[in-house]
Amino acid sequence: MSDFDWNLLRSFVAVAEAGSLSAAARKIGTSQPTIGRHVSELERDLGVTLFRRGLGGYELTDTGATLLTHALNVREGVDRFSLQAAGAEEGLSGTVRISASEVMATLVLPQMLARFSVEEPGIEIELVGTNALDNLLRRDADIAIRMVTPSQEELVARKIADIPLAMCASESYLARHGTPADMFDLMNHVMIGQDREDVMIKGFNALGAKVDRHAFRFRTDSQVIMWHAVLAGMGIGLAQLPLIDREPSLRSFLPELPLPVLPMWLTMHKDVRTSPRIRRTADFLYAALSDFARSAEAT
Amino acid sequence: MSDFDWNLLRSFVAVAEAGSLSAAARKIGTSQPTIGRHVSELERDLGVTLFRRGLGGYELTDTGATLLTHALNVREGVDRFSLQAAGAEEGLSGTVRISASEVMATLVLPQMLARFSVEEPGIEIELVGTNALDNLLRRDADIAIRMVTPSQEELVARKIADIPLAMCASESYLARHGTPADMFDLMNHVMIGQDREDVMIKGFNALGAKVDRHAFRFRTDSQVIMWHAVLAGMGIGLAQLPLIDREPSLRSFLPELPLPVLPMWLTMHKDVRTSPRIRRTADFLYAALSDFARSAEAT
DNA sequence: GTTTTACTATTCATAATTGAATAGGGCATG
DNA sequence: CATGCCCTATTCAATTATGAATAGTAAAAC
Repeated sequence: MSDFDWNLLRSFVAVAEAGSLSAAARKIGTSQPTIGRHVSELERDLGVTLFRRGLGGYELTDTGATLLTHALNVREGVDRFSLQAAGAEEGLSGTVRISASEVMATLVLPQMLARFSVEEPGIEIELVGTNALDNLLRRDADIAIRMVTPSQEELVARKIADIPLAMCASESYLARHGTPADMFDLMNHVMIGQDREDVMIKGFNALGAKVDRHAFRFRTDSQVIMWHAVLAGMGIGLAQLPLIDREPSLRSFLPELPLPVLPMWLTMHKDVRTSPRIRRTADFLYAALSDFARSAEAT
Repeated sequence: MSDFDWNLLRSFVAVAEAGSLSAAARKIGTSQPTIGRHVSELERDLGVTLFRRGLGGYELTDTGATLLTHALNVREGVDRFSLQAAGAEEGLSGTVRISASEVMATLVLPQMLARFSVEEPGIEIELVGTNALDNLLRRDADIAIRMVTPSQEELVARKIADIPLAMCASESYLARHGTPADMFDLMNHVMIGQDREDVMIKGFNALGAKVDRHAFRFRTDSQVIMWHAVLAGMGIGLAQLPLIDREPSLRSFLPELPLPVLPMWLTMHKDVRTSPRIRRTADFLYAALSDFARSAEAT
C-alpha cells in the first residue's frame, strides 16, 4: 500500500539530484539532519539501499537509480498539481512570483511594481533577478520577463518589444575624454565590458573591430555593475536605449552602429493564465514594459 | 514551487474518494482531526476551496474535482514507486501480503502457510480473505489467489487448475435422509444455498430445475458458513471437490451433474516478481495449491 | 605538511504534529 | 418526539519531527 510518508520521496529526489545531503537540504530549504533521516527512513521502509554513502556525498545505487525515475514522475505530478492549483486560485489576493533578467529586475521592475502594489494592495510580489532560464513548469516563477525567445512548450508567451541597445557614457566622462567619432575610436577610450562572458567581444569582432578582452579596461560579468560603472563616469558601456534615455546624466552615441536588439518576452504557463491575480499582474507588466520600450522611440 | 507538504495530497485524495473526513481517516489509518487539518492547510496553501463542507461529509467543488485528477496521477506515481521498490527488495525476509477468496483463505491456505512459515521463518505473512477483487497495482496485496480469470494488465498470472465442484452432504445427514438419486430428487432435501446472491439459483435453472430461493431451506451468502453447515450435517451443499474429499465425514454424489468448474489463478504484479521473498512465496503456493487440486483427481 | 573546505552522523532542546476526548449539528429510525 | 448514528470542529496533553551545534573524516588547496 502507498501509505508511507510521501515527503520522503521529495527528499529522495532532492538528494539524488544534489548529490549530497547538505546540498539537498539547501535546495529544499531544510536541514541536513532532516534530509538524512528521511533517506534512512525511506530505505528502512522499503527495505532497499538507495545510496552508497560515499566520500563527500551520497551516490545512487542501481536500484536507487531505477526508483529515481519513478520518484521523478511523482514530482512532475506534484508540479502539475500545484500549477493547476495556482491557475484555479480565486480572487485577486495572494503571491505572484516574477522572474526577470538581472538588469530588468534591478533597474526597471522595482519602480513599476511599486506603482502596482498601490493599485493592488492585496497582491504580494516576489521578484527574483537571474539571467538563468527558469523552469516555469516547476513554478520557479509565475511570470518570467526574458530577453530571449521562449522555447518551452506549454507556455503562453507575449512579445513586448525589441529593445534597442546603444553605446553610452556619462556627460562627465565625455567632457573629460570627448565623444567617440566612430567604432574604431572606441578603442582609445575606457571601455566597460565582460569578464568571463564573451558575447560582447564576439559582437565587436563581428562588426569588424579586432578586439580581445583586454580592449575592455573595466570588466565585470554583472550588467548591473556595468551600468553603475557607466553612471559613475568610469567609461563607455553598452546598455538598453530606454534605460539610457531615462537617465539625464547619460548620453548615447554612434546610433549608426548595427547593434543587435533584445527581444523582450513576457511568458507564463498556460495553466496559470486563468488566475485573476496572475493575469492582472501580467497585464500590468505588459503595459508598463511596453511603455518603457516605447519611451526610447519617442526621443 | 512544489515545496508544500506532499502528504497533504494523500489526504486530499483520501477525502475526495471517501466522501468524509472520518471515512478517509479510517481508510488511511490516521485520525479525523489530522485529515481535516491537512485539507484546510492545503486549501490555505493553494488559495483554493477544494470541498464544500456539507451535511454529513465533504463534497468536491468544481476546482477540487479538476485538481483531483492531478492528485490521482500523483498517487498512481507513488503506487508505481512503491511497487517497484517492493520488487527491488533484497533478501528473503519481510512481509508478503496474500489475498484470496473467503473459502481458500479460511479453509485451505492457513495449513499451507503454517508449513511455509516453518520453511521460511524470515517471511511474515498477511492473509486477507475477501471475494472482492483487489487492486494489485495499488498493492492491496502482493499475491492474489482468485477463482476467476484475471483481467488487469501488467499482471503475471499462472493458472493453477480448474477446481471441480460437487454436491455433498455429511454421512450423518445421508443416513437420515438418504442420498439423492438425481437432480430433481434434490428438491426433497434440505438444500443449503445463497441468500442475496443468485448464481446458484441461476445455475440450477440453467440445468433444467425450476427453483427459486425458497428451494434452499438454509441460506447464507458466506461460503464458509455454508461449508460449516454441511459439515454439521444440516443438509446438502455445493463445494469444491478437493475440499470434500479431504473430509472423511462428507460424501459427494451426483458426479454426472454438469456443474461449472472454478479456474484457480495465482496472480502478482510483474514488478514485484523480481523480489526473492515474494517469488519464493508464490512458488510455494503454486506447488501447494497444485497438489491440493490434484488430490481430487486421485480419488 | 598544514590548513581549509565539504561532507556525514549524533546529540539535545525546541517546535510542530498528532490523536483521544468532547461538544454540537443534522438526519434517519423506532 | 426521543434515541442513535454519522458527521465536523475544537481543545489539550503527549508524542514526534525538526534544526542548531558539534564531533569527526576525507579530500583538496596552499
